[in-house]
Amino acid sequence: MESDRLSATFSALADPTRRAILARLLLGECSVGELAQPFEMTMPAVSKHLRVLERAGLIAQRRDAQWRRCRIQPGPLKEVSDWTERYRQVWEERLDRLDDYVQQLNAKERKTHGRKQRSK
Amino acid sequence: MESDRLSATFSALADPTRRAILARLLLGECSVGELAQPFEMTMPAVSKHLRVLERAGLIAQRRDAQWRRCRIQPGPLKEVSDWTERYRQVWEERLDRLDDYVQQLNAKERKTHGRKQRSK
DNA sequence: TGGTTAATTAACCTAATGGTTTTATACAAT
DNA sequence: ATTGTATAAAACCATTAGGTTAATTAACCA
Repeated sequence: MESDRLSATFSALADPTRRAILARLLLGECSVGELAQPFEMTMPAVSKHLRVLERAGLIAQRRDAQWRRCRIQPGPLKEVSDWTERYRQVWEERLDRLDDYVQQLNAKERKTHGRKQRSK
Repeated sequence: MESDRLSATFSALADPTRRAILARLLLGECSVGELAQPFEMTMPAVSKHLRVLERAGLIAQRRDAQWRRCRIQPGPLKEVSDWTERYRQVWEERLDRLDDYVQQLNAKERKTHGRKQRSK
């Protein structure tokens, strides 16, 4: 099992069913039965998915009469966002470099026009 | 195996070794041996982690003489960022509601001062 | 008190993950 | 040509993940 929280979070998010559950919970609190309804799997399977989300801190449950209402929890989502932010430079920088590369190509084209190009 | 790309990405990120590798690659391109050096595991294990990152599109490898240089790739990181953004409201809204709650408590405190409080 | 509804837990199965050791490949250096 | 170095692939193993069915718990209803 995942030792650290961020691993548990990413692991929980690495399943389309669980991401769909989170998307549903974005619309508001919801019972387990309502959450299960769109899926072609048994209740225990959904229940297990909820346990995974809960253990990662992505959702919380409360009892309401015979139902368990689930709601989304902010903490781990924020942590994912923060982690990802540290890589923002990767995709922004990359686009810059693509610009540079295009400009280099253009410059080279002007200088070496008609000369043999270094292959690959 | 993960059907969709986002699942493959989250799954690849759900391991501290692989996240450490990405963090290292943030500093620049790097050979497999250099990547492996900080870890207490065999080269084939690291090689497998690289395969997981590569299949998710998070890194790319190129041959350079006897080495394989790895570099980080922007696409999937951007996708994670975009996915996460749709949940930003969750943690911002939540903080707002915490504000509301605190204000409610204060209001109540003024009104019911000296009365019996609901336990817990 | 007994039955129904909502959900979880237990027990089980199969496939995937993360590691190992051993074998193979590709290039460099001599 | 041979040896060394960098890395991957194959075969294997233990654990985890995601599903199932069957049994259990908890609350409401009558």
